[in-house]
Amino acid sequence: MTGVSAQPSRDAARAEAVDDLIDALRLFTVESDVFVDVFARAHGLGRNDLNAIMWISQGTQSGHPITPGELTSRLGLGAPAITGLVDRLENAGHVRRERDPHDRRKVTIVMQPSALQLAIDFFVPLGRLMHETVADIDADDLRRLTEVVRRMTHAVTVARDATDAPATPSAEG
Amino acid sequence: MTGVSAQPSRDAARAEAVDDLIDALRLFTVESDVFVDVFARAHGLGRNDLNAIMWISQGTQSGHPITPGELTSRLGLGAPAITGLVDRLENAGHVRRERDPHDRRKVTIVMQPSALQLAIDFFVPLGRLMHETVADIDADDLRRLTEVVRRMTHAVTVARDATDAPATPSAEG
DNA sequence: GCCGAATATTTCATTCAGCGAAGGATCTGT
DNA sequence: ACAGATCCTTCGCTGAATGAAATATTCGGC
Repeated sequence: MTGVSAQPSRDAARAEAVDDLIDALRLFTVESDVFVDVFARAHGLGRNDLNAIMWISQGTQSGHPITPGELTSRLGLGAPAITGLVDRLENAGHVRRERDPHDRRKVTIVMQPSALQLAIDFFVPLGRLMHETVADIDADDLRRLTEVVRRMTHAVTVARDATDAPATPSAEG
Repeated sequence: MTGVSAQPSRDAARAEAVDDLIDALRLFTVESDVFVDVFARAHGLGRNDLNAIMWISQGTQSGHPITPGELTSRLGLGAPAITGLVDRLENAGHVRRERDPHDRRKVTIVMQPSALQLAIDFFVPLGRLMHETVADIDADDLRRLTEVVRRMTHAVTVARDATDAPATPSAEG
């Protein structure tokens, strides 16, 4: 299937390099997950609450405020969980609900300053550490890595969709 | 720390490259987190249960079986949560408790075949997708990128420890 | 060899996030 | 205006994680 079978050791070496990269990314994900949890807990929030703030922040700053329904698919939770989540954030003063004037069924979630501050507190120290960590890496290498990570992210979403709906080849609609 | 201040645009470009990389890694983490949750739920487990299986798998295969106490720090949960977690996995037949003969206070957690199968089901399809995704990337590039990801992981753990224990200046030697 | 401190895991009662089912409000098509 | 679909919320419940206390085992002093 490889097309060229005259270089087995080279293929094997590349496969091992890919496996190492996958393992490194997996470890990064696990450690990041723990970090998010620790940070969220230190600020009286849950893991999903903090991730929700990230999405809400991105939505607000891009001029396209997010709705509970979108959060539902972003976080992979059920609708009632999102209601409770937004209740918690609103109760803590981090966000505010607003009715969409065009579609009064929909609710837009707008960030409050404290949520922005929370996002800053989360990102800035970690970002500084990361910048220092790769200070000696060539910029082109960094760009190549970014591209690879984006592709890997795409692979994850594909695998997730395949797991989420494994037995719906063409119907379901 | 830059030493050279005569190339501001080059520094700015590199900083932007780093920021892009950080953003890509963040998105990768978020999507991976959702994927883990979806996969775990599809197999009747929770997020932490699956992550625990990963650590237990690694411990068992490295000939150094993990203990509940180690899982406590690996997953960032409390000790009682680990007891319940191992209870669930043991009840589902995925792991088995064994007392450490040298230190009979300790309990070692050993994998059962079903847990190995679960880990395989999780990794193999995703791994195949990822291998295909980076099929056109040079092996040397991949190795350099892996090193960067490992450093980033280290940065995350440092940031986590700083958040976890922000007021212990002289302790941990 | 025995007693008390320290370590590792478990049990107990409680809290809280998330799910499924049902409900209320609003938009769309006719 | 009415029926159906869509979006969000409320209600009752399951289950995972927590802090405090209990149990079992090892280590140090005498």
